[in-house]
Amino acid sequence: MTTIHEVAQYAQVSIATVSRYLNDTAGVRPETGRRVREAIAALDFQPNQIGRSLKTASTRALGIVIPSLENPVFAQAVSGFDAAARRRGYSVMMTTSEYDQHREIEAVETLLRYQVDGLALTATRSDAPVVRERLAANRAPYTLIYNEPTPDERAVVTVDNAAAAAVAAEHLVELGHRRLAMITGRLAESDRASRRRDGFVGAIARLGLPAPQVREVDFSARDVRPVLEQLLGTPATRPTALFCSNDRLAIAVIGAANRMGLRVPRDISVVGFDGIDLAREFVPSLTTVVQPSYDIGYAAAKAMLDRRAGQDPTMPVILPFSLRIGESTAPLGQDGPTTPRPVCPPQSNEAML
Amino acid sequence: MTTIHEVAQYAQVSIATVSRYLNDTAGVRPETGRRVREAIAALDFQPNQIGRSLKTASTRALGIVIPSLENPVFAQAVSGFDAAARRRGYSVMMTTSEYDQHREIEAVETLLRYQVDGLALTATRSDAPVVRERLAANRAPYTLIYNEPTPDERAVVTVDNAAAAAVAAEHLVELGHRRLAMITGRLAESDRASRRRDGFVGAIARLGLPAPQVREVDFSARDVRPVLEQLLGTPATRPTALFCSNDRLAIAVIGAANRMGLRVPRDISVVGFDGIDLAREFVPSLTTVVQPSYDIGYAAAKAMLDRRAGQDPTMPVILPFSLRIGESTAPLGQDGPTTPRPVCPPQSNEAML
DNA sequence: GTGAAAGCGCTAACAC
DNA sequence: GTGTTAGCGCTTTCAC
Repeated sequence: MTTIHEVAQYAQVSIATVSRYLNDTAGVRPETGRRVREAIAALDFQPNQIGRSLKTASTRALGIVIPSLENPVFAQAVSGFDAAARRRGYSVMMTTSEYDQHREIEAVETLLRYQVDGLALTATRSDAPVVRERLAANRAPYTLIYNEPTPDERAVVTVDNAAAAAVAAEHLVELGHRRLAMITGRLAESDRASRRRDGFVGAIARLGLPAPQVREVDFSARDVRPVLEQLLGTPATRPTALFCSNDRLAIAVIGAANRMGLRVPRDISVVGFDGIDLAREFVPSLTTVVQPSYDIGYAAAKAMLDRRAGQDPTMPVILPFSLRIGESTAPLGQDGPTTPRPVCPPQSNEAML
Repeated sequence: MTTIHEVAQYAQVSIATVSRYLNDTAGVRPETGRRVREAIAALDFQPNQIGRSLKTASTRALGIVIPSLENPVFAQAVSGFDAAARRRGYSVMMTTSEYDQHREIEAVETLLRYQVDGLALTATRSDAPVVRERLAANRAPYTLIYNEPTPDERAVVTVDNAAAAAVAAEHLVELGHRRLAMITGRLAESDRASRRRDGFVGAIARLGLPAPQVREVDFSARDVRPVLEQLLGTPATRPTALFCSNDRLAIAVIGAANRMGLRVPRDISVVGFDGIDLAREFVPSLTTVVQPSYDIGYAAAKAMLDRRAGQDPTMPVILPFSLRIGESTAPLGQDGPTTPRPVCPPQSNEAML
């Protein structure tokens, strides 16, 4: 590896001058600059960021810990995070926690050992104290993403999950549905899911309708069919519309319904949550609450970088969601759009709230 | 930040002893070890990886550059890469090139500046010399992932794209289709797509059938409808089956077909490439050539880490693909599985080749 | 078994 | 405008 020392030697200057040239601090005489430039080119020199980091106590790297990359929601968030970091000349270290609390702590500690200048994290539950202590004790700014803001927590970028779930409920009720139900991932493992449940149940109560049944399924459940059969088993209490705590679940539910001989939305309406891209292309296209995942990642990186620059005090950032109306919901007793479907792009259905 | 120095002071030992304790090199007397352990706990000390890296010339970090995280294929590869790295105590730095050659080079240079101990990259085209030079000039091992092996390139983890595309062609022909076509992303921007085209066209030629039409679409094409209309416009030459160079495209194509009033597979069969998870849940579920994306990422990290350990010389790693038969393909003139669909899990249709 | 000291590659005072 | 030098946090000889 070529070092700054060799460059200095080749260019017949001191290493300080090379450093000044590289960082554009203090004036380097044009002629000297040229010699340094030639030396760098000749030796194919790239400054060692490790040496630089040790001295400056800044790695110009940001860390991000998410539950999983297999969920497009988080992949998109990382995408936005990377874009925002890159824009300001930062790099990103990333790892996944696999929805495991131990792994989550371990991941945070690892990234902190690498001296990242900021750290974004989707905690299993934002009220779990362990991780937050680790984070708070550290010099680096951190931001919780997707997590529910807690009263004492000011560093968080998310959407209002309760309000968003309420909108899903209202949409279904407007379509005439009265018996609703929710299928959700494990509530204990996700404060987001809990809040969505609360918002959904609360909205239905406010509308004076009977409380919805809520069914938890394992997050990785490949087969939601048993849950669905149980839910739809009793004709008297059979729901006519389902709210799913995320899009993957909603898609799995529609698939299972199909295999059970049910048609969506004719026999049952389904609403998802997340707004993943592919859900648009589904048949039927999914009605879903869209959260701006790319923006969440982007805002998290931006917030931490701004904070470093000492701009303003930390505040929770609550990003807007929207309801994207697709073909998986229809008025009670109707079969939704007929085939062939409308030609208009589904985007135009998007309603900003 | 607490340093090793403070720990040493607190424990009344030298920093060398603390270092020995941390790295478990040389024997530290149990009693001394206890004091150090207490000091570490009391001060909440975490070793600074930057200092460590500078001294040892190893960051214990791996880098990965992929075109985009929005494509589940690459997200899964990163997931596997992260898992393999983590297993051996390595961390990962990640960034995306957004299918841009300049950005690709920049990304590689950035990660190299961070002194990553290995670098995985999906190059736009593996035969583009620029990046490979950069990589070859460096001390760190690298691996191309997804890219087509070139004669002189030994560090690559991928599948046999040509053979895989041929299997797609054979599947369609077996079903009785004779007029085939392919819709692909920009060939100039992806050596994978080029190879798949070659494999598809070649297989059809070998089978003695008329050459398929091949249409390129922009990678980000939200609307493939015009292409589809053009392709299906002439009844005499109208293909009865389509091969798409990736699953997202295939899904978009099925969506567009639906909106045009066509039914898949009744009116036209569609085969994808990639094997993304959600494609299973689609209605109709997608017939697709599955590449083991997680394994590709995993193998890439593992290969570089093994190589560091000086095990064996670099060899191209060609991972097996498989054809997953879904509901989007059917015998010519038939409407595929009837509704309701079979109850058996789609996994059981998977044929290992 | 433990300590003293050199030095990894770089930046930033401080001299001149 | 440029050189000299100290030192960031750590590991690793080399002594003892």
